[in-house]
Amino acid sequence: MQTTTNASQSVADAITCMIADDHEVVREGLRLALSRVPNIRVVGEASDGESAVAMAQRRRPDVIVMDLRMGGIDGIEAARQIRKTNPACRIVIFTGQPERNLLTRGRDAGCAGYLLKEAPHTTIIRAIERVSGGDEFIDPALAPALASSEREGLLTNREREILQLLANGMSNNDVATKLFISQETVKSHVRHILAKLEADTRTQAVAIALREAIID
Amino acid sequence: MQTTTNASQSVADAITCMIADDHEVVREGLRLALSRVPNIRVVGEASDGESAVAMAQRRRPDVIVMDLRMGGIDGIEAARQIRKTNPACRIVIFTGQPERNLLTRGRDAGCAGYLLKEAPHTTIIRAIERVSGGDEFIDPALAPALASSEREGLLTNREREILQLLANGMSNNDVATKLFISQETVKSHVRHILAKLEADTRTQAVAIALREAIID
DNA sequence: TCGTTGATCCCCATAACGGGGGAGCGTGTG
DNA sequence: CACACGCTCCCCCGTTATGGGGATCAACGA
Repeated sequence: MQTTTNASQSVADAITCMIADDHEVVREGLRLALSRVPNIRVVGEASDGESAVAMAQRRRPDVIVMDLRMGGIDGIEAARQIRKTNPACRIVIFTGQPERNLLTRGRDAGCAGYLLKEAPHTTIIRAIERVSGGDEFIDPALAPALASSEREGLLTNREREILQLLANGMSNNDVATKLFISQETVKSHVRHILAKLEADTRTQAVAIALREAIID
Repeated sequence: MQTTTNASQSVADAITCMIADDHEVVREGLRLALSRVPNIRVVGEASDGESAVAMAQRRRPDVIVMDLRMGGIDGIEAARQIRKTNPACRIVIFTGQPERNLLTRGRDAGCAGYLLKEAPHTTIIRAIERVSGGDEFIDPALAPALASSEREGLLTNREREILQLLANGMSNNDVATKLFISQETVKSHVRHILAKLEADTRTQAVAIALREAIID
């Protein structure tokens, strides 16, 4: 399965790997799985975004396996910060459920791999080896979610912003006041939103956007 | 930390424990954690609801640590089926994020404990020991979510039904036609929904209901 | 039995929404 | 430079939603 050596001890040119996940059992399971692979060496574990960033800068691992949901700054933001100071570091998103929103944000943050937590160990190990070699690795089960995320660019920023306000119970007039624009402008935006989301009412548009994680 | 023995081998009166989770790394991490506790013995692992039910009936563990989200039938339904044929079996819900809906359904299914995956090992072990002794155990971080789930009975069935239709883009008139009632009745229901959810608009009501999983 | 609650229906008013058209203005891209 | 696109604003119109005030009736439980 691995490409080098037969040793049981750490290898000089091993892939250094960091784990960032707020679930202790996940970290432990992952470390155990990786410890069986001779050419992968786990050099650190973090349980939240801040410490992941700090640790990554000190230990400069080749690869980080990173959960998206963590306390403090989330995995995406942590990835962004890490790649800003250390572009050579390859980050593998390790997520429980495929969520369009987070995945595309992960891609934008410069992540190299996408794994589901239900992935078998062999897949996880392969992903680490592949991204450390410069490739991307996308969990087969995750590919469709990434593909169908064209929804991301469907609405403009302004439209998303307005839709978010509608979801918070604001009327056209409320939105207009808040954004310092005319009510007519808001109505215009809303018409576009309805057309793009193929919704009959603003209420349905909000429901669609919430379900597809276009807004929160 | 544990109450009995100093042995490194399994103990005769050990708590038998089963793990049901679709994430291999979680199962592995959990098994590793529990293997360090002398009076807990892991007697099986399942990766989906069906096999969890089948395995529970064959091996009759004292305690099952069960993820809510699994392929096939989910953890709740698995718990229900297991407790139907084996009421002595104590089930600990083991979930990533606290979700009102699933937690209350878990309680209804007769589960005895509620853990977050980010719980430290000591908490997990304590939970297993406590529920095997007949107590309930609720992760402190989870208690507020369970308490605030009064939202469950807040809306009547009819109100929930109507709110669901609103989320699908129907107008008052559409709803009235579909449900064979007067539009005035729908308006009356909507007024009540807005009041109960403390929403200013139907759109906000739908957003709230979606976020709190009152509707889908 | 009486009170409560859910579901149904009705009246009124004002406010908000949905849909159609057009148009100007800045930005950025080919 | 021309063109597309996002954002802004305006007009028109009819429909729908919101927020009060009522009311009736059946079912359920104290």
